[in-house]
Amino acid sequence: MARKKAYHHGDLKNALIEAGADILSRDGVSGLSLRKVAQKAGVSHTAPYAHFTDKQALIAAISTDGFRRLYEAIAAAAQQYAGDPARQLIEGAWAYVQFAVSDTDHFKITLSGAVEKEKDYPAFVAMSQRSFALVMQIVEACQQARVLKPGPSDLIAVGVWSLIHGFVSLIVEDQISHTLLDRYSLRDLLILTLNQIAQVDLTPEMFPAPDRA
Amino acid sequence: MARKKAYHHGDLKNALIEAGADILSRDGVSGLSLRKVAQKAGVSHTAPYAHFTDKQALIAAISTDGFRRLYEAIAAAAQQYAGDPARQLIEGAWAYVQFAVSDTDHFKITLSGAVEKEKDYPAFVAMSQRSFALVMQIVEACQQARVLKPGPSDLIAVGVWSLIHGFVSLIVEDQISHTLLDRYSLRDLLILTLNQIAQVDLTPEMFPAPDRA
DNA sequence: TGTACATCAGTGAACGCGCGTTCACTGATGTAC
DNA sequence: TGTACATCAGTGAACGCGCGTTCACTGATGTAC
Repeated sequence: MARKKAYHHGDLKNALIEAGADILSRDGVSGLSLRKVAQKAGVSHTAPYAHFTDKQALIAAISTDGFRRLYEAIAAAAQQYAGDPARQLIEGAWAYVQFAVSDTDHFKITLSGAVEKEKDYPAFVAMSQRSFALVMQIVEACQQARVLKPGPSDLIAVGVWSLIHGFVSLIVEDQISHTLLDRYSLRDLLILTLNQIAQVDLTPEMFPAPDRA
Repeated sequence: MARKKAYHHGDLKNALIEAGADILSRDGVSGLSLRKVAQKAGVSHTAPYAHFTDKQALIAAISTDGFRRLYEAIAAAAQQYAGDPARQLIEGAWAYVQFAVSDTDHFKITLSGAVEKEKDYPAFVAMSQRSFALVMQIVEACQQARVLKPGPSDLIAVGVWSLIHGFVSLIVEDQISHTLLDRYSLRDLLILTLNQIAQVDLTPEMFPAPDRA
């Protein structure tokens, strides 16, 4: 809406990135092709070359956009629960889960190495670092609140991110035992998993705080 | 060696699975094709159809083999350190890391959903469950030794596996900050990460116990 | 304001390629008598 | 032991397809005077 119409199409570059996300949700990672993305955006299949040097560059842009969405979802959760580090941890992780579950193939292309030479795509690397910095920020708040162990916050952040990323990946790959998924809701299972790395009991957070009369 | 030569080729089915692993290590997941696998095994590109109904079935077999290798590496570690649950945890996790780092694309195809309809490949599902059962076994031993928190062992196992799987995935995708990788060896970083979920200090394990004089 | 020109986003034909899959076949092995 | 037949693993030509990329082009927009 806010974007000014440019030459012919308007902002084709971003339209292609959005079309890429659409294709991913419809046809998956293996169904993502330059030609389909162009068609989805309503241009000829060679038009993307005016904005991306090759397919890899388009994939890198789509992946960077995936990281941006993930970052923004976590940041929104962190902002909403500012001052409550335990809740920031839970809701940030929950945002991660939701992104992966609802945009599975966008999540996969972003975090499963479709970008082959990361170094060539500084915007992608920047988004990745920005996300890790956000995780570290939440982790530091949790450490101060004694929700997480003391220690170098980047090290603790690697543990926290590994736990969440592993959980989400296993969910997405359908590797979590169904007897567990029958027993717990996905959200409760996430909280019970986070609880294993926490220094305090997080399980009360499984239930929304009741209104005080 | 032990396998009896069959009709023409001999055990082509397994030869194709091994050839698949070779192709993965050379050309990666995106470079894996039926035709290359057949060529690598020294047969015409239609020969695989005598053993696999289609490409998906071959990929499922290669993935199942990947799970088998992973299982066996962890099982070997568990057996070597029988009676020392903390060490079983560390060395089992280390075996996981080593498999992923040395056979990256075999690891990826196995655990990053190349098998689209798992249900259609019961051998794959069986290997997956067998691996999870092994993790649970180690987790239970750790719980009895108070190395891990008490609680339902399948739930704790999900946490442990998530932590390890996430760590390994992030390493493989080059998402772990290089300042951390400069500070610690991969093995020490793994142990420091496991340490966050453990109820005892695992860090002494980072250094081989010195001989007592 | 009007004309001439430069820019450059987007077009469409064409390319060569590797792919998965089919099909009629070949030829080595195993089995029946 | 020898012949006739059945089995079936592996062959090779052929198919149609979607792909990434190139290239000469068109035509709308922006700029100079």
